[in-house]
Amino acid sequence: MAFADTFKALSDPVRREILMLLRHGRMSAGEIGSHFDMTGATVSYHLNILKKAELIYEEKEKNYVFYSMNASVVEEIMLWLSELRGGDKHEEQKIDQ
Amino acid sequence: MAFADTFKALSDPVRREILMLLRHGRMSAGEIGSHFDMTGATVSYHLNILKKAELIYEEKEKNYVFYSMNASVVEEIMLWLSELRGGDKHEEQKIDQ
DNA sequence: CAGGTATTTAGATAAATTTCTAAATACTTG
DNA sequence: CAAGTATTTAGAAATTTATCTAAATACCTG
Repeated sequence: MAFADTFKALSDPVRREILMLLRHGRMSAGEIGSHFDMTGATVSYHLNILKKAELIYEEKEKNYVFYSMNASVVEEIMLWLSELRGGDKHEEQKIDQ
Repeated sequence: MAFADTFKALSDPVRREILMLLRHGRMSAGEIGSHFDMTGATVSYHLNILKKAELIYEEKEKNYVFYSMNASVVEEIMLWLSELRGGDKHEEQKIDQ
């Protein structure tokens, strides 16, 4: 999916919290949901947005779906922000003063 | 304004493009608007969102309003993304393999 | 296969977002 | 001060987003 979808996906606090939950490893849809005060259907909706943005991926096992973070897309966003902040990403370290 | 507003502000393509325009220096509201196919009122709406997110600031001069980027808030977002990607921001450089 | 658990899909609704037009501000300059 | 230029504000409309309930899938296990 497109770059723009990644930003859109990151714009919601629930989705950012989901990513934070996945920081240290995969988690089933149900376990992710148990961290929020909303229905499983709504959590599934958010997971789908993160998945389409390729910020997470899923692995089906038994009757569970496990989700994991995809760090490489996070890198892309950081790259865009680097460009914004300082111009070229290969720029020399900027010395203050 | 809050951190969450920054992500929200970055989620719109028009606003990201405005930031890119401001990368190399300030620009008046009118000049920013001339880069888009939308009314000045709509551009003003987007500028306001960026301003509330503290991604830009304004300087009024004569009957112009000049906008500039605020790089420090971009840094904050990058920090959040670093945490997401790798855990602690002071983590050692990760060696592949 | 029947019943149970986990998750997603569909459809509806409320709220938020983006955009426009028209009007209002604000400042400048003759 | 009057007229002009630049920008913002207000109000309305269209679209998108986030959420719920209910139903559908999917898979597992006795």
